[in-house]
Amino acid sequence: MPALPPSLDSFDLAILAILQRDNTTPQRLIGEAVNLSAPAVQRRIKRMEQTGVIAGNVAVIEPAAVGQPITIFVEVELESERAELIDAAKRQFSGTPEVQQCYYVTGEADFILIITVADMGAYEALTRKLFFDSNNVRKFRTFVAMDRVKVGLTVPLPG
Amino acid sequence: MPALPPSLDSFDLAILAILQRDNTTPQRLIGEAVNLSAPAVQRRIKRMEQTGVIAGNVAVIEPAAVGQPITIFVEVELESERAELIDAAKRQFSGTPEVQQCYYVTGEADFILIITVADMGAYEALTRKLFFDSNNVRKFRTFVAMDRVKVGLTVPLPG
DNA sequence: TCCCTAGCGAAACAAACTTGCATTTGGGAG
DNA sequence: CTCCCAAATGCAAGTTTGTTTCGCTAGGGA
Repeated sequence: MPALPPSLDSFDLAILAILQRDNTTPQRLIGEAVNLSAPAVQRRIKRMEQTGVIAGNVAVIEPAAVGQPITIFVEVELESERAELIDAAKRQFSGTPEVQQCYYVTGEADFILIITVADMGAYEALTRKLFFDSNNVRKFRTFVAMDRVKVGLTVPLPG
Repeated sequence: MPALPPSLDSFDLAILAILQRDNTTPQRLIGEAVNLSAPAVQRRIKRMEQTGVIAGNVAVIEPAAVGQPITIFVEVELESERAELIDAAKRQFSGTPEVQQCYYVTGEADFILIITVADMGAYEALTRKLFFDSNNVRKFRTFVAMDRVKVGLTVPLPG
């Protein structure tokens, strides 16, 4: 639960820039980089975590190293866009582990999915489960990633 | 530089499952969860970082909290697919901070981009810079995200 | 059988995080 | 203009966590 409109100053932004690159950086080093004491840095981080500016702290795993070398994009178009069916789709996609990311979009498609699988057989099985067994998917277009050129959740920061 | 073929056992996978959800979890707690001592956990984490299984440790920032509330997908189709021009495109996309993710794909498009911007004006300016000023973009299709249903870099783990 | 490597746990150690407290700073209200 | 309050800081403990050391225990070859 984000608390309130958090207003970030240049210290906060500088701290975020460091943390979204490497959140194991000691507060002491962050402090030196932004000209603040370690406790001050720590209090700001804590506040940003509580207000939801920092949504999480995670290790990034190389998919290929854990047997999921294939990344696939799917544009999904639904038959019906009734709110109830949209929500059902959101829930199903969210609950599927292979669906790494899911966005509800405007334009010629309704959803865009980023999927991680071990091989094309696994993808084929997944399409059956997600799209053919659903009675609400009109069509879907598949793009297989040949190169994950740039991957991350890094956000451009002002300043 | 990934060292060598790292073979992960069930301990490693259990540790990864925890870290990709919250990498601030103390090693002591991880140890309790997987039935290992804290030093053993720490050695395994270190090894996976050195071999590239763990690609990074990052804080996830809420884009809306830092003035980048709009997420946009772009399918980019190039005029020419000469290797040299592909590489040039990869470099330009990678070097653009607003391009959060960039994938080189098969199918009806050559690239898929995920872009983060403050408003549609910023997106319009970015399209000019990335697509119109480039002489190698045949066309591009834009999808604006209305809902970031599921966002992350979480990978499904075997076991 | 012997040795050798890899991995473990317990404990000692070092580093980082966290908290309490006094101080400073920047605004309003009187 | 002065006073007072709220917010944020730095410093210095105190606590937790991370890291290293060490001796031990398998598990494989030679």
